Amino acid sequence: MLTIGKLGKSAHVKVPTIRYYEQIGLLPEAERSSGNQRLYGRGALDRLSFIRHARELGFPLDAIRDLLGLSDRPDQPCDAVDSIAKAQLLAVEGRIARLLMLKSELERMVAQCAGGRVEDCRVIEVLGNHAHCAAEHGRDLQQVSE
Amino acid sequence: MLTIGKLGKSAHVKVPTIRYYEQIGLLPEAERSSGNQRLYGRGALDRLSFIRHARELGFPLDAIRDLLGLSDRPDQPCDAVDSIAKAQLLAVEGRIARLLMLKSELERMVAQCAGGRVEDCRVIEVLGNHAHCAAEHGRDLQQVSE
DNA sequence: ATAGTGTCTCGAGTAGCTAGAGGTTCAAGA
DNA sequence: TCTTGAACCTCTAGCTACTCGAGACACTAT
Repeated sequence: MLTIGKLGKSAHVKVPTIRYYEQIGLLPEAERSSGNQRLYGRGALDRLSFIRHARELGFPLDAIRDLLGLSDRPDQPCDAVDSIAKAQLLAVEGRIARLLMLKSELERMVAQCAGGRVEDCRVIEVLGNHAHCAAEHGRDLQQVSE
Repeated sequence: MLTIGKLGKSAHVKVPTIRYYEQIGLLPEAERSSGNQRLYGRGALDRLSFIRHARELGFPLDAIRDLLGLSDRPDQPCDAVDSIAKAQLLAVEGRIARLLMLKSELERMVAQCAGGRVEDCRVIEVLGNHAHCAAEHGRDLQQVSE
């Protein structure tokens, strides 16, 4: 049996994060030692590693919750799993597309800066006036997290 | 003078967001009408449009606060402005690089799914075992928000 | 025995808003 | 003039996915 610290080290997840996952029901409540400390078995390590890996790939916790639920029913068809992964792929592609636009706009902006005074600064100028932009880099301020 | 609603429409910013910006000191406290409603002049519209545009380009509010402070001192050298913009460009490039890795990993994952049962699902398998991955798609779970 | 590290719970803080409750003000139509 | 409905006000809480701190208890090594 592992303590929470060892489990964290094994799965490369910080201790408070593990407690957080338990709190929101992503991990089941852990067994406790006589001194009330959490104890974990092999299953918990697998599950936590799964979560960690999915997080690395940018899956939101809700999607991970669904994936975990599905992986607990091995005899079901895997369409649902597939569509979650595809949705994540689409989301990632969308973010990339948007960031590429931002990148080129920022490059243009930075390249135009001649290094003079703020008064003549192209960066400030461009930020103040959308009309300077090459493209419509997003009318929407979407919340795009990693 | 504009009411908060008209200001919001003009700058494409939602009303609660404007109040939020005032609350965190990004916008100065607005004048009030006799009935205690906020009133804005031309300057406020410029400033809010600046903020909105910078947000579209992914600048965090703290950076925008700095940019606004700098744009209020037109006779200073614009090095600081330039370095904020360059930092933002670097951040965007970093996010793109990371997302491209995620994308290829997700594509591999999705492509391998044969559409059978969860038991044989490559998606679940790959998520459960990092060793299946082509690349190290990030040991770190950075908070990358756009 | 004691020092030092690990663990416990609980609450608050992060970014950047967004939504809701419950109340006031304003502009336009009857 | 009255009334309706939209827009406005303040305040609080919620969202994601954690992260940190306080103050107290547990465990390990010397």
